[in-house]
Amino acid sequence: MAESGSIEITFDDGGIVEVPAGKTPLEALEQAGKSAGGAVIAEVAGESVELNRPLQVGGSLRLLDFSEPRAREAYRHTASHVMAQAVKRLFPKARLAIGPSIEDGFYYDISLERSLTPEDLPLIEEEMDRIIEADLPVVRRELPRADAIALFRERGESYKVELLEAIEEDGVTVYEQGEFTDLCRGPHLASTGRLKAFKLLSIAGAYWRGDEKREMLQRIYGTAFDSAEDLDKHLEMRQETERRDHRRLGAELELFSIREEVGPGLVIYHPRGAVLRTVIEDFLKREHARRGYDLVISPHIMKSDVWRTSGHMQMEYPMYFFEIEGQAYGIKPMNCPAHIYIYKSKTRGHNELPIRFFELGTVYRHERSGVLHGLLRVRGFTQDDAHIFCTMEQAEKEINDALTFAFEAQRAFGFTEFKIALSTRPEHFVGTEDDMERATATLKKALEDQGLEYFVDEGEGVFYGPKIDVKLTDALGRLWQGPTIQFDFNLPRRFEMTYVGEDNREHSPVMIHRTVLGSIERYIGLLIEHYAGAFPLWLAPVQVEILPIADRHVEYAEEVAERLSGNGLRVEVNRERETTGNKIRKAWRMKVPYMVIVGDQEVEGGNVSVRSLSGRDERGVETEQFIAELADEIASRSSTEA
RNA sequence: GCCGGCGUAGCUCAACUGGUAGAGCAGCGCACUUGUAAUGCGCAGGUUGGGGGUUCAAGUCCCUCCGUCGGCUCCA
Repeated sequence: MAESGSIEITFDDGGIVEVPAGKTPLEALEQAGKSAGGAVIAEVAGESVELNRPLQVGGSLRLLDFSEPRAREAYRHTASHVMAQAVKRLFPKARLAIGPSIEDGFYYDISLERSLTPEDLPLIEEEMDRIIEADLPVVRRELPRADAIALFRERGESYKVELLEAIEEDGVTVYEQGEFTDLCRGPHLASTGRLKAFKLLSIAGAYWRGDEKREMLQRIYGTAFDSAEDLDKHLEMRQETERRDHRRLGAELELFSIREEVGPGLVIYHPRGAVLRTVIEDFLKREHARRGYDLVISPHIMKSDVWRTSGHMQMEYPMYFFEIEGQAYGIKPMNCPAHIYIYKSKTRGHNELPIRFFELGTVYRHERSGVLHGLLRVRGFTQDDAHIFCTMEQAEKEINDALTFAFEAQRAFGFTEFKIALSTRPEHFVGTEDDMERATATLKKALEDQGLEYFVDEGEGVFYGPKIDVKLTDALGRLWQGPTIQFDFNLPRRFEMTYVGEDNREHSPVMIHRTVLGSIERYIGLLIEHYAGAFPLWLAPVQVEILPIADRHVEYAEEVAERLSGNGLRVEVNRERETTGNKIRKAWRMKVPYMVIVGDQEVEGGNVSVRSLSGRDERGVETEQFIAELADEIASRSSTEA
């Protein structure tokens, strides 16, 4: 036991040191003859603290370096303070709002008299360099809330005052570095000089507290790393993301276009994109049929009464409405009502359940102009939409099967890493609490039966029912919205759906919405970025391009092409009078998986020379052999069984 | 919808502080008949996103609308 007035610090290696209370982790380390190394912050008795914070209580001390998420946050949070300080120096009238660290970086929301432009960023960076150069100590100070309010009010920092007024505790902390003071919980780096590498990335608008009714602030995004190499690596990664951008590749690979003349958010599929989409849709139709879904088709427009019944009009869903011969119509934003009308086309008995309707349904939604983004956010898109109508008792098996289906399909497209969220009943909901709880329990049980890891998003379900959301991880480690499975206790009621039970009485069926890919448009965008445009063979719009060496080889090239396409392969012959090198280059740029080169040797030998995107380069391959190999490759990637 | 950037030929980009639009690639034509990531020469292609204004003169300055990009917000 330490004597009063001193505290005991235990290190990772078991070493113990006793220091007077009020000493800092750095001082304790020094006394123990240890170095802080690359530590960003420390953890003492379970609490994250800066290396220069005077300690009042002892405990085990652990150093956290940049590889630890908490340390990374602190590091970037300090970077955000340095940026704010620089902005305040350049624009003394600037008022600061909030400036947290985020995944991969940080930002600060600031209110300024004039708008920042990209040219301002280097100036701010220079000022930040000066602050880092000066190596200002970052000092933590505790003070009563009222004093903090007075302090920030005096400095005209009205946003900080507003934040403080919302804080319940009496005591708050501020961090100071040089002339700069910010309200902050910390922890931080011990001094500004410890920032090694940072970069300001962009400027954007952001509403104060994310509320569009409040004022618009200017947000500066940046990132920081503890070495220049890591920063460079991160910036390269951003460039790689840009290279993979589906909007760019979509145009280069001639997959689709979105044109001002046609309308924002409306996708035009070019031949190659249409092939890709057809392959995906055929796959979906086959898989749904195999799993007991009935394919249905519904019109793109339906009378407004339908949307009144469904509730979409009342909740002011962003739809398109118009009139035909005095009748109000709306373009469908969802496929559910049509499926419900199919259900209601005759009296349903319990022996018929479960009923599963599947549709590749194209829907239109009036998205606000600012949110449109390539294929990922559009105004017209096609969902692989299905609705399952069953009894509560059957729901468990249905959910299980739907989950299995979703994961098998995702694996077929090359995704193997998932993050699953179970969203539970929100505060306001329709239906009975009992139904809601049973549905949630059913979802939970299905996830657990399948041994799937998931996290619970408490209260994040939709008002009409709980749901499972699956997020996919792509080749760059980014997360994308994937399959969803949701209960719906709202629509069966609104549309007065029933079935006749064993007891010969009418009951209300359970309705489950579920998608496997979500939106086909978005999914194609995801596939493009995931594969950087180099699709697996089964998805590639053109699978083989045949390159004759000279004109006299075209005839043979076409014979080969015919044999390949006769075996179901998608083939093109390049008849241009170009050098072979240039033909290869063009095929390469279009990311065609296989190039087949034919010249005198091949004509004579009756074979082909094969070159592939994946690096294969082989001459004199027997055509039959080649066809068989491609057939195997296609089968292996498209199979959901294996 | 809101804040800010951007909009020049099919694509990528030039054109000093306002002085009357230019290149590469792609396309077309001619020559070349080619063996593994760009053959050569030539031609054509733009009401500088639309509209309005300032000016002797506007791609360049101002207003407005549209689109687009980065965000906010929202969602498939």
